[in-house]
Amino acid sequence: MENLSSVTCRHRYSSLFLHQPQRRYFTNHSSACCSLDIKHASFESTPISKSLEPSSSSWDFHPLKELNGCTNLVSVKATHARTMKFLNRFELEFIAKCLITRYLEFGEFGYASSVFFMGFPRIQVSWRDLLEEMEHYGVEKYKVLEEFVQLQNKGVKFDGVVLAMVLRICAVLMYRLLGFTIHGGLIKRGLECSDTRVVSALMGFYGRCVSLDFANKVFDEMPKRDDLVWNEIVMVNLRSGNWEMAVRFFREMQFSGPKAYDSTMVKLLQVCSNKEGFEEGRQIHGFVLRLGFDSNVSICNSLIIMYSRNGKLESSREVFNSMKERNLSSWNSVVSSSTKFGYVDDAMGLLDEMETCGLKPDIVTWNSLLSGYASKGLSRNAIGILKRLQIAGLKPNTSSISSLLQAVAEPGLLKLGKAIHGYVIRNQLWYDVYVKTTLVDMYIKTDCLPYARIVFDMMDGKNIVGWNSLISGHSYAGLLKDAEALMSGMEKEGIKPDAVTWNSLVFGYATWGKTEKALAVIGKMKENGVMPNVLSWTAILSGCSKNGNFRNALKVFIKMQKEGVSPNAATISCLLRILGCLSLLQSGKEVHSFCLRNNLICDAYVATALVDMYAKSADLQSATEVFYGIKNKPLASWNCMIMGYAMFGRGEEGIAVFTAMLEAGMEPDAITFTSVLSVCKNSGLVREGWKYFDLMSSQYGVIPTIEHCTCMVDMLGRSGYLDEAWDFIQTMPLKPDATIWGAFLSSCKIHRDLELAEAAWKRLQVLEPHNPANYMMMINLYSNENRWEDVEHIRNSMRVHRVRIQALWSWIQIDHTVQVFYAEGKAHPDEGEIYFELYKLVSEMKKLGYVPDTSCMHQDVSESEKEKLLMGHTEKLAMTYGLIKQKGKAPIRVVKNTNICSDCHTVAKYMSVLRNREIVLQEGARVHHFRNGKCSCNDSW
DNA sequence: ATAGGGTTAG
Repeated sequence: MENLSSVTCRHRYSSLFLHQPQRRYFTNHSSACCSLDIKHASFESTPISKSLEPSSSSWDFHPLKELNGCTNLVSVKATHARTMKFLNRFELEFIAKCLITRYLEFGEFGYASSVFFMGFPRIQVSWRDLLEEMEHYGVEKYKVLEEFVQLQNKGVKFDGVVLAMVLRICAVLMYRLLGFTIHGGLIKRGLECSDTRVVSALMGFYGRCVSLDFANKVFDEMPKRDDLVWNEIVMVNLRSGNWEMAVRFFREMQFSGPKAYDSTMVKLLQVCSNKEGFEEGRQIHGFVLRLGFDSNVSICNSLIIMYSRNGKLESSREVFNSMKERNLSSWNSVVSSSTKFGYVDDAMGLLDEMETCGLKPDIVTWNSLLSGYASKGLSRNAIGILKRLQIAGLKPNTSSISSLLQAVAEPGLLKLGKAIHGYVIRNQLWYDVYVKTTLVDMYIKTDCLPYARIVFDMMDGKNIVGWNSLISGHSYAGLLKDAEALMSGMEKEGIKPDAVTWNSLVFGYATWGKTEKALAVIGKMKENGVMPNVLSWTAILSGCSKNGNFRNALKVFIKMQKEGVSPNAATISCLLRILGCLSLLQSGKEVHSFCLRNNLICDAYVATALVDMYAKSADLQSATEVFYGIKNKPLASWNCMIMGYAMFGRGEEGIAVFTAMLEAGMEPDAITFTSVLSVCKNSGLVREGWKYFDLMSSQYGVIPTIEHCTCMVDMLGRSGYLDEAWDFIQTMPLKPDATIWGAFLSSCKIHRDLELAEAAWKRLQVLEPHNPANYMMMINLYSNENRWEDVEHIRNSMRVHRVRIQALWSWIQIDHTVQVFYAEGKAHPDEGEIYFELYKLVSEMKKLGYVPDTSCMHQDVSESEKEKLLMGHTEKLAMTYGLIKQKGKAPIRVVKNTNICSDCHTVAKYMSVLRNREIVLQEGARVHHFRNGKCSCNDSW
């Protein structure tokens, strides 16, 4: 055995040197010998080349053909030997490549690497190609270096160009010591500046393994610089991430004359794709056009990607459209940029175009489309793409699976998610870290926390993304203690929480109403050197708004701005919701103008939130204007618009919007029907209400929710069909909850039906014993009948349940301040002035026939006392204040936190006549618009 | 050239 191996070993090298004058190649190294002039090196200096005179037999020999035909190692070796006799410099590169490939195929790394080292100095072969070839056969770069060292130890002397190549490998593998040794040898032999290939390799090595400054110094000291050296110094700077310096060298190069390589341009554009480099990138685009590089496909592809990464979809499309020649990469780039911007439909169009051009989409194309659908949550379309790629004979890879898992990550699709998990296992895709983390996240998002945990525990090398998925899942579910525990577990494993970890916690605390805790997490972030970003603040804003903590939310928003964090579309959407809930129209308008200035108006969420804000702030005109300005109206914007008409009780218009929406091809969802039924409810359109309630499930497949039922009960009850409402409650498919009975009770209150009211009250005492509104309605009902004992009984019951009387307030925004009028407690500083004006108004009103309506007063006091209390209603004060303070013609807008009484309604009508002013009075989800003594609700509410 | 975790309206 030993014998054999030693034979093989000897054989390995001897056969390679068989017909070659090895000494000449490797020892006798004058700089002339290793100069760039290959023709001389390979022909004149070798005796064999003398025999390369065309002979009849040599013309019949086709080394490449023969090599490719070899079926065993012996024949490869034989051909190798024959090849050396018939060296033809034009074919040498290919022969060398082919030889290496064939040797590698037979596992003969030694032969292959020797060809590799031997072939190079004399041919313009791309060393990178060959290294890739070797890598393809599993030969690692370090083995190439090992071979090199072995050859060197045997006394082989390499010329500068081979050494340059080895230096490049040293740079990639960070073999600093070997690199230094090689450099030392080069200096000793005076080869340091012998060849620009040596110089550029040195720059590359120093740039990567020592410092960029050192590489730049080598460049500065280099006496002669050709294209190669210039391109190299740009590349070295690019690789080190100093793109500014790279651009500077690139500019200098333009003035000095050398020509940029395509690859340099491509890399330069790639690096300039980052935000900071974008301006430079644009200028390089100018160079590209001037230098005629725009005919180069790869460069144009890089331009497409650069524009796409910087949010310039149109420019990227322009580059694409201007290309005369396109390859698969070009199409893939433009498809990916379309999907990235959310235009998956456009991308699908491109796919068709691509196929008509005769280009077959590859896995990358399909994956781009998959990810486009996945990020939009369009699981069906994503699965459609999966089918198409499979029909095309392709197999989904880890990237496809990641996107698919993202697409099915919603509670209803757990089965699909599990099926994909099965596919992962069957096809051994578990090794991929993206697959693992998206699996964890899929189980989190399908509310399958235990599964997520199991999958996560199975992961080896748990990464921060997996941890964060778990933490966010627990946070989201309100399991904040578990989330905190997971975070400390993660820290124990040596992984530092990042902004995402923290934001998940901020979001969890904020969503579950713990604003203080959420703010504390923000503080903790800062302590740990992680800066809270716009998402952290938006999370708190969203939490506050979900919990009705609107005024706190505004404080948070101001704090955020003080900390120098500027809002994005999501923040603004949240803020608009808050402003809408507070009916702060003035502030809402300011935010609207902010959106216009900052180009946020195109965002679908922002536009919808604006419609919603205007509707909630009772400015239907502005809501309509924004709504009709939206180009591709999302479903939610239609829903908001319909809801806006519902609030104003403008039934016909609301239904017209709904009809227009259907005509526009939109599919109504559950919320659409809540809005439509609200329209019917608030406009007394009982017949239409029934119609849409039936159509909802029969034609549109929307299953009625408790909200829809509440609308129906409210609609029937308010319109006086109390018995029908009662029957509806008895027969409805869902269990009636407190909102149902509350709506019913409120109808009983309007129609003074004590018997049915008591029936509702019986249930509400169980279902909702802490809601003061129910108690107030009962007090109202009993006091109307003068049943003061019962009133006292209810009041007692409130004490027992520790239910406080609802705080009542109204407010009005004048300029930038909000004036709040409370029913109890702090009096308004201008109270005297307000009452003076109010009584003046009342005396004028009385001349026109106004009689105070004290029916809403539930106190057992004298009539004159009742009237006095009546005049103190907060909405009256707020309206009067508006009439005094608000200049101009704009309507007076007052918001009240609870229902208004009939007397205030009447007073508002008189006010609108006497002061010739429109008044908009908002009570929760309903708006009264008073003009010339009439109200938009036609007195039915 | 494609893939993973945190925020947004009704």
